[in-house]
Amino acid sequence: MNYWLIKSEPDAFSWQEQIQNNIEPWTGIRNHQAKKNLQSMKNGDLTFFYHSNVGKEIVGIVRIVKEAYPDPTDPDQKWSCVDVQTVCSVPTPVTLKQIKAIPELQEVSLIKQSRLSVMPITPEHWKLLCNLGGITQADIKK
DNA sequence: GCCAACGTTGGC
DNA sequence: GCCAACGTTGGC
Repeated sequence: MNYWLIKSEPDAFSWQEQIQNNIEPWTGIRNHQAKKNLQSMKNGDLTFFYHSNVGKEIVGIVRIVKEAYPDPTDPDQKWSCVDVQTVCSVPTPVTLKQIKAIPELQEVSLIKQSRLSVMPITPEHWKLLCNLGGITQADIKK
């Protein structure tokens, strides 16, 4: 089981839309490192859903339900996408400001590589972030 | 293969 | 709106 974080600008695709759609193809990734991360995702992996630009906070958790396949929005089919399914909302969204204030979280890619839109999260960081957000084991087990 | 110019992302 | 941090493009 691996953990990840994906970013979305709420103006383009928000958490509310993710909840409504339930299962959503995560398309449009056009960065090699992000693509590599997409291709490392396995069915069942859990992923934080982060609102960039507006909000700047972790607002939800989704699960990988379809592993990497060619992005249908790419005419050349050389980029990849995955399908994600809504798992739960984060009761108290974890803001970037909070994350930056916690010494243990200075190594997360969200801070170190601010432009990367798909990134791995270590199990330790995952637990810490879940605690901050008020997520319990029961919330992510279904 | 180097590097300047330009474009994009995302925080502030 | 500005700017830092990247990524990409194209001339040489």
